[in-house]
Amino acid sequence: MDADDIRRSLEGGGLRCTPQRYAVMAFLMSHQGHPTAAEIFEAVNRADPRSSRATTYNNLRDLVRAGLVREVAAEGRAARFDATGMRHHHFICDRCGNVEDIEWFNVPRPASRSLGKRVLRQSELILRGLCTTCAARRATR
Amino acid sequence: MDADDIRRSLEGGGLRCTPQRYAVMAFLMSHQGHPTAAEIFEAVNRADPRSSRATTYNNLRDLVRAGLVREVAAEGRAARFDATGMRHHHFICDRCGNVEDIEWFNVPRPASRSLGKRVLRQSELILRGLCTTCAARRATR
DNA sequence: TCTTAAGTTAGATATATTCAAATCACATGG
DNA sequence: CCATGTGATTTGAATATATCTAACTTAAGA
Repeated sequence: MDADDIRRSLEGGGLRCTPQRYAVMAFLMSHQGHPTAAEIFEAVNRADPRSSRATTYNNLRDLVRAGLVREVAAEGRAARFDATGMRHHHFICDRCGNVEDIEWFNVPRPASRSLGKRVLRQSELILRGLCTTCAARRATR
Repeated sequence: MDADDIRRSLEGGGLRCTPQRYAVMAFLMSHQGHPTAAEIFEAVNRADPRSSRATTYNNLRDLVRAGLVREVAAEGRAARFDATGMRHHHFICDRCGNVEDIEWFNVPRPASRSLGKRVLRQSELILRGLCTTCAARRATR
């Protein structure tokens, strides 16, 4: 994951390697977790070539379209992104909204009949319910 | 799904049966699809007892917390809700952002070790890739 | 009926995303 | 080499979405 790797991934995805786009990609490749667009914007702009909020959104959209970054599902309100290969599922608490990682296990593919001509790239399980804290609180009332 | 059913579900969830809350619940129980908060607000207010935007949001949050309604994952930007039992998975196109339903099939439960004391209520698979239209467009370029 | 915690409201504010116009990078022809 | 056309990229401003505040109202049990 050095500079040339990033440049090559971008070009492989049909995207120019601009300073703003490079910065977004570099940030995502070097961070665990699921930063929101706002967090990425802020982190990237702590470094030098200041980029606008809109550019950050545009670049995230382009990176997702190119398949270089994945948008992770439904973490509260704001979209969240991830470029590290680390797979996991997500547990979302109905009560407090917190999102927690659940260790990866394989999930079955849908029948190819229901998939049709769609191209499947990723799948992820969203589990919903009560987190440990909220489950405890509920039990004591 | 008559009036008393709705009243009873609300009370079962520890929620008062107010006209505004009843209207939200009734709307969700009688509609397929995944309306956004804004759509629910509008639909409910086409009928009589006009309810404010804030109330709609409050009620949706309370209904989700009570487990009577589920918030479905990552359908574009705005949060979307569903109270009909109809289960399905979701396919989200990385390119155009469209969300499509995939017919339901069972997914495995996570190991109870990784679930810990969390209470699991629902699970849903999020599939990502290219929809039929975008896959075709990509192939011809 | 009375009490009161739960619920509702308009408006203000915060947060998230998109748009139209300006700018820039690159290829091509002079 | 430089001018020019073209499409990609960036940007500030506008829009869309969500939440909060603080005053007010109401459902439901005693």
